[in-house]
Formats: sequence, C-alpha cells, structure tokens
Amino acid sequence: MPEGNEVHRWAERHTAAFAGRKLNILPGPNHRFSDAHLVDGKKLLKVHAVGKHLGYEFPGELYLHVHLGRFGDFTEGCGPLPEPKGLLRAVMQRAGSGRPSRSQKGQPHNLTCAHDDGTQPFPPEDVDWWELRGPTDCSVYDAAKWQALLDRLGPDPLAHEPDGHDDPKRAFDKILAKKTSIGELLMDQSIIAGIGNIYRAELLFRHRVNPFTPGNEMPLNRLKAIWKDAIPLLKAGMIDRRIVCTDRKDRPSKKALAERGEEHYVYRRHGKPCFVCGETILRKDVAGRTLYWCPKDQQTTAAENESALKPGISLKSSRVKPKRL
DNA sequence: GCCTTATGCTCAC
DNA sequence: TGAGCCTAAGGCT
Repeated sequence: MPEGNEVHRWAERHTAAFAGRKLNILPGPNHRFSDAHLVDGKKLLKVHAVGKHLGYEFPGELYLHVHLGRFGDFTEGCGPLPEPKGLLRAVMQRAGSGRPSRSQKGQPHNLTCAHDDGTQPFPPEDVDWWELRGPTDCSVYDAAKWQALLDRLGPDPLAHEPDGHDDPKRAFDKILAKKTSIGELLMDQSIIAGIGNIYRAELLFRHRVNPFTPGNEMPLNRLKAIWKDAIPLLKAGMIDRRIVCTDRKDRPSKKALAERGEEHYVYRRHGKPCFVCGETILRKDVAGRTLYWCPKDQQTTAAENESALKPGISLKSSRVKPKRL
C-alpha cells in the first residue's frame, strides 16, 4: 500500500537484514510466484528501490522484482514462519534460519515492520524472514528487463544513486511539454517515480497549485519548489511510516506530533474544513483515482468545483464513466 | 455479513 | 478507456 517513501524504507531495511546472506525464497501456496527457484539458495547482494519498485539483486544479474501495488505489504519476523495468509504469498528467509534469536523468547513473531508510532518492533539484524502478501508483481528480472524498467521510470525524489534518477530536469521538461493536468502528471511514474495519490494531493496543496492546471502552464519555479519540498516530505514519511504532510503551525492542535486526522491537508478530508482557510475540501474521480483539493487555497474555478463529487455520492457510482481531464 | 474504499498498474480493445 | 487483479479496514445494516 505504499508510495515511494515506503518502498525505499523496505529496501534499506531488507538490505540491512539480508544482504550478504544466502536466502531461501519460497513461492506461495498457489504457485503464483513460479520464479522463486531461480534465486532460491543464492546470496542477496543488495536491495534496490526506484520509485515504487523493489529489486532484490542476486549474482548473475538477477533481480527479484517486487511491486506492492495498492494492496501488497510485508510482514517480518524472527524464528518460525507463521501459517500462510492469503493466496498470493512469497517468503524470503535466511538460509538455515529457524534458529532461536534473542528477540524470539520462545514465541514466534508475526509483526509488521513498524508500530504506528514509528518505533521498530525489532532491529533488522534480528529479522529472519519476510512474508509478502498481495503484490502486483513478484517475479525475477534479468539485467535487460531491470534496465528497461529503470529507463521507463522518471526521476525519483528519493534516489541516492547518480544514475539520472535523481535529476528532476527530465521531469520538468516533460511536464512543461504537456497539456495534461498537473494533477494527473504527478501520478505518472514515467515523469516522476514514487509519487502516489497522497503526495500528489498534499504537494499540490502545500504549493497552492490548482490540480487542473495544464502542465504547459505550470511556472518552472513552482515545479522546482514542489520537487524540493517532495524530498524531505517523502523522507519524513519513510521514517515514521505514517505519512504526515501538515506543518505544525497549520494543525488545529499545534502539536509537534500530528494527532489523528491532522496528517493531511486535503487527502481524504473531503467535506471537512480546510485547516488553512476553512473552506470545504472537495474530491473528484480523475482517471480512476480520487483527487482531493481545497477550492479556495488552490484557486480552482467555479466549473472545476462544480465537477466535484457531491456529498453522499459514492465513488463507485461516479466511476461508470470516469472523465479524463 | 455486506458494501465501500483504498498510498497501483497492466492489458485488451 | 474499461476490466481485472489482489488484501484489509471501516462503516453500515
């Protein structure tokens, strides 16, 4: 269920837990992940993260590609594996593990990576296995296929490696050449990799940008500001697992730690008052995804506001004929 | 228990 | 452009 920040966090954590070790890769019970045998028993070199994609690199230029999609998630643990949950399952386990670890204390762990408050249940060195459920993809790529994936992704605000995926100019050029709305372009992974629906909505609000603005009408300095803001914003989400996009001064509680319901300015706050101006937040189904915005702070037109979903109308019924902007 | 929604993406037409 | 895929939580009856 992650955006790019979460994917990078998993990559760092799984590198710390498993890199340099021989691993057992187990397919799910329904053999959906039939590639497991290609990397089973091999030593993991590194875990790469680009945009929302994970690549577990093994000798022979093989990459176990994982894309979590909207529903995928990892569970980590020490000691014995839990019973399988769900049909789509893959497991990565330290070869020969099952050993009692110091965290195990006689009981199997079946914990997600972090608690809600951001604390880790146990450090990566105590992680013996991860279980993956419900991903969009879990398959082995060769070097050419992995490179093709990298080539079609835009720059990633969280990219560490100087391979072109940290240079935003490519993204700016593409946006400025298109008439498509900035709200749609920010979600396009070939333009910027790693931005999802939450950060799309929150970044546009934070920079007071009308989400319906055509890309070619976006001021370059505004695009640069969004990119610059995205880096710490995504990193903050990566640290405490909660995605918090509000500044302390704008939160009703004024507390340093956002309270429940204060994490976002507009995302999933439709029908509620804007923290900044008090106007009611609107939402609209755009190309199959829900866009949220503040009609006052983001200066949308009367026609754009009129197109918003009325309270009480379900998204499902509105998606009979989703309109592209 | 049912319905809706959800941080995503691919493919066929 | 629409269908399809997959899991989980929350609201409602």
